Amino acid sequence: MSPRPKVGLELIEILEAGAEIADQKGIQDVTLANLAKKLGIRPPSLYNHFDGLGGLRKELAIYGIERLYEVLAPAAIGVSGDEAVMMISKAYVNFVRKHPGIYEATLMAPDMEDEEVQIAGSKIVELTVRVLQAYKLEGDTALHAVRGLRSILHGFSSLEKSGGFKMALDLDESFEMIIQAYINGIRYQ
Amino acid sequence: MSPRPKVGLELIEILEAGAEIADQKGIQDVTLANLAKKLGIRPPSLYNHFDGLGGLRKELAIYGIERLYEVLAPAAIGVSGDEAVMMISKAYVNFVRKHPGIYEATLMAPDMEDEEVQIAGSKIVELTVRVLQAYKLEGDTALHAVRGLRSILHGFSSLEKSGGFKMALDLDESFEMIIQAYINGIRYQ
DNA sequence: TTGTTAAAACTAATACCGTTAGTTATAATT
DNA sequence: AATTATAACTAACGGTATTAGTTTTAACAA
Repeated sequence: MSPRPKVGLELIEILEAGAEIADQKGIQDVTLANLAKKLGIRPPSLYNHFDGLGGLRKELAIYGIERLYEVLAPAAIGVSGDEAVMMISKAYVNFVRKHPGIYEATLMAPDMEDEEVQIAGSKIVELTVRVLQAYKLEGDTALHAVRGLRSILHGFSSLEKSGGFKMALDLDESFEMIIQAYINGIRYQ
Repeated sequence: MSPRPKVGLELIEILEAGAEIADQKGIQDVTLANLAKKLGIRPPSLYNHFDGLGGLRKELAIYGIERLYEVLAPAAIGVSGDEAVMMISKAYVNFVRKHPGIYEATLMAPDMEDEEVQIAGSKIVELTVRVLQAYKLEGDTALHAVRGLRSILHGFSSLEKSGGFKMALDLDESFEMIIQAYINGIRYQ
């Protein structure tokens, strides 16, 4: 009633292999064929672990969101206010710089409304809400502010990743200035 | 020395057909097979107009950036300062809401460093620079500020499009508050 | 008017992908 | 030692982009 396979792959190993392909060669190279080759099995065998390519994308999205959360959470420890916002913001862009493929996978779930995906994402939202509580925003303002920070972080990261910022201008300087401007704007909302 | 084909498709017609597929069924349905079917020709015939799927993506990206610029440019006419920033910002998100597929195509060029793609995008950057000149930002600050506004616009739009904002909270209210906060933050930079 | 030429269509074939169906081997439990 | 559930496998199908080679079309030149 509790069997064992020839190879006995665990889902986490598969996701780590997929994440490695994504970071090294880009998310478009995360195919069932490439993944199976890396794992030393045949493509159809992967269907024992998830429901096809769509299923893989969903699992990989959750995996990526959790990895991102693990980086963000410690960044906000022991600091508060502007400093806390700046710390998690820098942690966010550094994660995308280090793991562009995993971050891309984060946004490639077939259905972002999926409950498991939402649950993983809500942890990041809640973390951001806590960090922004220092500004004592009233009512829905705090939630709007969270959306704003997420927009900046995601927008900056993905534009940087895809080469959207062409000009010879220091990216870290841009980022710090942008975050600081947004913080200042929120405080006097 | 100047021939004519049976059908005589022009590149612009092909791109419009591709844009229609992208907006109606999603960018993943913009395949050479679907595009050829819609145009009433065979897939290999498309190679007479662009260099394969990669070439189509590049052309479609430029097409999309130009359509976006055409919407942004008039939005900033006759207004200045905060109002101008708010106008082009709203024009941006409304474009993405109306043409999600075309906007997605904007970011799917195989090489964002490509000169033609860069030229198309630089027009939007220059437009934004002009709008932000009202704030008399000194030195590189203006360029950093442009990056910030682009980050917000792109981040908000793509998160909204992909269902990243789950909570039952008015999206337009969020957007206006975010832009206003950023503007305020920039002014007192 | 006729012949040439270049563009843009076509057919045929290949390789790769995801997917399904059905089968086999493994290893823990009974 | 027999059972059983898991996870591997092979084989086959349909869809995809792509290449090679061919044919049709229509403008230009003679």
